[in-house]
Amino acid sequence: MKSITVKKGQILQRSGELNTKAFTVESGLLRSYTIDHKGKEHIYMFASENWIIADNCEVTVPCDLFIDAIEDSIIIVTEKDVIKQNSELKTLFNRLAVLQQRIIMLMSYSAVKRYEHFLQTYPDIIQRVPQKMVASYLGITPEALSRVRKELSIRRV
Amino acid sequence: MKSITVKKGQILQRSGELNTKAFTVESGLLRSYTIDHKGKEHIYMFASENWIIADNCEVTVPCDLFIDAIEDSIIIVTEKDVIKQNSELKTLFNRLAVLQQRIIMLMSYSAVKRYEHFLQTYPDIIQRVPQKMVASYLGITPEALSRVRKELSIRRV
DNA sequence: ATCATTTCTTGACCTACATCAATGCACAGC
DNA sequence: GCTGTGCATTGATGTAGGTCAAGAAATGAT
Repeated sequence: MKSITVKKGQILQRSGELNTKAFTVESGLLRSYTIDHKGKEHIYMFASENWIIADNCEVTVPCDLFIDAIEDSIIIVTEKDVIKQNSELKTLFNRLAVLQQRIIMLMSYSAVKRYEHFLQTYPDIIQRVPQKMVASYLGITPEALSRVRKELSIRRV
Repeated sequence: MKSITVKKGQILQRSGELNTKAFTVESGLLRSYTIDHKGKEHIYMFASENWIIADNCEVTVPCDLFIDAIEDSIIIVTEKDVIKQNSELKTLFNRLAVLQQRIIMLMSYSAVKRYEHFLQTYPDIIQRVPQKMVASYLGITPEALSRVRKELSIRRV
């Protein structure tokens, strides 16, 4: 059980790195966040005493989140691969990864980008549900989605 | 292993009900969604073949989500309380519940309501982080949060 | 095939929040 | 005690996406 102390402002994990750690806060306060294409930060999560904070991404894939200390903190570092052993845990972890993606998108992507991402991620679902439900999933109105699609089809010509 | 068939449009679970079931899609397509104060639907999740869909709320608490069938479907119904036995699973489930809440809020609440919810849910965090980080968590700008707070303080007089 | 219902599109207009810029404020470092 | 640097506030203006309404197109029921 390895515990480390970190100073306010210290970065524990960077977006784009491969990462296999999870951080449990013993004292202090951490945050995880993304930085969008304009350089703006979007906080995904705060973690104070007894919270676990980690990027829910696949261990083999560069992660999306930065994690840093908002206060001087004492942190227990563990390996995320404990999860791998249990298939139920694994399923839940995948689900967390999906939700994480979704939250980041709702906070930082435009309607157009959210739709493009949906197209790529769920090409099958698109065929099977009315457009207004896709809109509802993306957090926009059917009218707005109609205009997004129009714009994309024009761009593509 | 109980499996049921449902017709397109059939509702499996209603918001406000106590609920202890999870639904695994054998064939067909389900969705979960909320209905906001204006009567507008916000889809939280689609579930096609082999996906599990459920409200991630506490078993003892009325759930937030409706679940219904978008296509005629065959569904395996299981009890959610399998989870209770394993404390790791339980932790993850709580986390899912938090993320679910967050997604619903980002899709359907105004900045004011999101802030009020944050105040209630994380009163301690508010004391410990600069306002601009709260804004970043809520998905709005620091300027917007400043105005939200101003409005609320005026209302309160 | 016909009619009813739901969905999609389009236009005109509106609003919540973003952006930009200026000013005031607080506290950390010297 | 100053002074710099980051944070909060406020005002002016911009804009993505919402709302409302009307018509077109698709889908379903008989």
